[in-house]
Amino acid sequence: MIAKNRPDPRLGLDPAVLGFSEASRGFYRRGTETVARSLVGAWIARRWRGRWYGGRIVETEAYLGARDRGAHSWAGRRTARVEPMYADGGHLYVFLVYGMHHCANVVTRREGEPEAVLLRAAEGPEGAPDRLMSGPGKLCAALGITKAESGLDLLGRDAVRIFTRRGRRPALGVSPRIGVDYAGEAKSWPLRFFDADSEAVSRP
DNA sequence: CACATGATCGCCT
DNA sequence: GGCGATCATGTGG
Repeated sequence: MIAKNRPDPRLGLDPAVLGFSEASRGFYRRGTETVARSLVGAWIARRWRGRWYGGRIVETEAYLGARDRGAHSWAGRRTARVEPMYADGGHLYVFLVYGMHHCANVVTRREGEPEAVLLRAAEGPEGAPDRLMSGPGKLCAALGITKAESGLDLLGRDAVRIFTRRGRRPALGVSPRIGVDYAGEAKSWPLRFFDADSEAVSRP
């Protein structure tokens, strides 16, 4: 039996090889929409048993805290599950949906400002299946990210990190968010961002 | 291709 | 007690 938090071996690659370097605290403390845009093209990496696994992020969604009916922190909701959203920018918030899939978020802004960016899709290194991470649940499954990783500091010595790279930025597509039909006005807010040229973007 | 459905359970009401 | 920041599979046109 394969451990649930074991990354897919086909995603093994050290991001330094590709010229990526670790994002700073300041990167995450910016406005949530800005961070969501900047994360398209960044590298999400998982350290497991001394090796790196990861992929290039191709789709994100911004969740704007208390004023956003689509966010778990809507109207200031603050429960044990959502608590990591209230941490300083650069922490990880992971939750379980539909009783079986995990979703990973990058917390933005400052401590006490519960906003975050959902990582919806990524493409793996050369040789990995095209659509292995083409959705938030699949991304977590492939990297072995579960609730056990919720609350981790992306800048600490913890096992999940994000790397960025200078240079050409992907052409961005923008749309309303997926799966928030219940969110009233916020349902139509254009807060989903994706690499317009990637095959690994989710298709609902 | 466009729906429709079942799986499965923690979280919030 | 209801339902969700999802996914894979099945049906029918």
